[in-house]
Amino acid sequence: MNNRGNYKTKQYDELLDYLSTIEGKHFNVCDIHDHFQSVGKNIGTTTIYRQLDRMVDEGLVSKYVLEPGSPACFEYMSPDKHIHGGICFHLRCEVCGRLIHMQCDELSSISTHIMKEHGFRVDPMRTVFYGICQECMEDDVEGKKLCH
Amino acid sequence: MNNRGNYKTKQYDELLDYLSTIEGKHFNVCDIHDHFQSVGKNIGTTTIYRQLDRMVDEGLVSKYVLEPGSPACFEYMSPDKHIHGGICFHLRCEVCGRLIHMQCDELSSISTHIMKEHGFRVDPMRTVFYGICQECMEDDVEGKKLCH
DNA sequence: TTGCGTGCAAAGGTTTTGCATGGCA
DNA sequence: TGCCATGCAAAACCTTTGCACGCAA
Repeated sequence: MNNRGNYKTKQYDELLDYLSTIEGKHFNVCDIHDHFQSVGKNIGTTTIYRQLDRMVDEGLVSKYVLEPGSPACFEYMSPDKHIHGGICFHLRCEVCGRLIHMQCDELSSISTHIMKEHGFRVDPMRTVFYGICQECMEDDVEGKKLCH
Repeated sequence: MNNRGNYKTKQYDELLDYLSTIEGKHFNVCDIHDHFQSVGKNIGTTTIYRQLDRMVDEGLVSKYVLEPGSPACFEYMSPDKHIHGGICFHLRCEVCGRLIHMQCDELSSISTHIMKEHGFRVDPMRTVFYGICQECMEDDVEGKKLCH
């Protein structure tokens, strides 16, 4: 890797500045574009796609593809938290569509188990558990979709 | 649910017949379409999309969205295995792109933990762990992408 | 006969690519 | 100056929708 020609452009700086203000929140390309429009700045969506891809490579940003046709979901995490923070997975509720953080030490044992027993190195930043959240389970009165 | 007007059509039967011959394997809509073309039968892709959606609802088929722009990945599992088989998650190698089965009793404790501690009911049929498989780790000599 | 399923064509939406221009080093 | 980044327009791609026709019940 080692900086294979990554210029430090105005757009990169402004994007990173903004992302640091919404750390841990979920967003898509359109959200970013709208934000800069609303403050009178324009950054082309192509550039946003390319810069986010670059940040995904650098490990600053996580990218989640939740369903076909809908835009990819991103999340920024600062380098500090990377080192000090514990493992964080995500939960995606298939009923209400929310993407939920799940930070839990016990879950690091999952990664360890899968590494030792299945020879696979899990990347928690990209992994999403699909299912149904508590509120949607409680809302559900007819039992539809919950037990198949 | 309960059969909300689901006719038993020729296309449905032929699709299910074929799926039972590739149980446990991964495929996309294009694969199915190509298969029927190659045996002289035509099933419109629209129909394949709709029938697969139906089977996902019925729990016969799992659907995985692996990355934006690329087609969704499906897998058929017969109803018998559903009942007797243990929990099966999937691993997706981000280097070689393979989708790997991971059947393991210990993993059911993951679901239990997330249910009890996080109030979230995980659906293993839709959940994919992203990471790097053993072969790709061994192939990797430069260390790129493996430790960020 | 009623109503759903089918399949073609077209639309919808996200993401990628081509290319001329502009900015960083 | 050289090379990469930018951003507009257009393409590429998967998936969904509209609609007339056909088939299952």
